[in-house]
Amino acid sequence: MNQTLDILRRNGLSITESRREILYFFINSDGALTHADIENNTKISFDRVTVYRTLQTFVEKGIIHQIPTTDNTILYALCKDHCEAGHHHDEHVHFICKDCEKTICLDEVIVPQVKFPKGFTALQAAMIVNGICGDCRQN
Amino acid sequence: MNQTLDILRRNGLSITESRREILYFFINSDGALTHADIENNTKISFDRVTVYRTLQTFVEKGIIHQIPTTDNTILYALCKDHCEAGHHHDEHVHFICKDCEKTICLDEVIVPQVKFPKGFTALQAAMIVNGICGDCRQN
DNA sequence: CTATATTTGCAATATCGTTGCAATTAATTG
DNA sequence: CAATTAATTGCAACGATATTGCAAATATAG
Repeated sequence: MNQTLDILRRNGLSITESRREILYFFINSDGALTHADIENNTKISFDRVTVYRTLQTFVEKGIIHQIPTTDNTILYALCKDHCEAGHHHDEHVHFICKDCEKTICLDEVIVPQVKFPKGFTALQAAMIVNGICGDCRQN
Repeated sequence: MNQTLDILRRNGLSITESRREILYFFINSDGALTHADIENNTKISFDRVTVYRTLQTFVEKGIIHQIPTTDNTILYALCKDHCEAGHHHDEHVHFICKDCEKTICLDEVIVPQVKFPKGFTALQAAMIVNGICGDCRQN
């Protein structure tokens, strides 16, 4: 519980119930979360709008990051230490399990560099992989 | 125009106005398209629902593929020859230009292989890159 | 050309995301 | 610690997006 407060303070955010609760929920979840996950599963119930705004604030501060997906869901996951406000460094691969449907940040697996055609300048790269995760494989 | 008919026939789809028109629109666009692009810019106007269903059919048949994005827009782009129904092989990198906001399939740039932690089995990999495209660089 | 199967468009409905504004809550200052 | 100020929340309303059932229209097969 101190961890949540620490993160909020370190980012200059005022301590409110929704921020405490939602951040706590992220810390205690293993996969990535959708807006709906948060709206339905936090102990205290918050207004949709509050959830949206809280997520937005966290993204801006570099506390969480968005994960690209093909269906039209927006996924959010905790950033690791070296993310700063505005500048994300979440250049790790995201793994989506077809079985359990969890989205997992593979923090150890870095998105590799690739060569681009003449003229193209790359700024950010994301990689999403579909497959079966370790937990589901064993069943 | 024959090209559209060919593609539809080859995939065992009946030839209808919406399929012809929407597929033709894809063939004559350079970037990826959203549902809205199609609904607003085809010469003939189709019902929203028809556009949704046509896109869904094309994805199922492997004629077009979806592109992951961070904002919640769904992007569609033509698949290259070797896509089969159900099994997509669009393992190329997608480039999103921050200036013109076009999404371009870099067919020549293949998504590189990466090593995964023990237990993970990868089936499909996608890579999305943000940056400035060749056309915008020159301005 | 007719019968059958497929596809389309409309209507209704559900979900998703955003904005303005008043009420509440957190932080600041004396 | 009380009072002021600043920030955040929830509500209401709205617009955009997506899905489903069903009847009418269209395509294909014979």
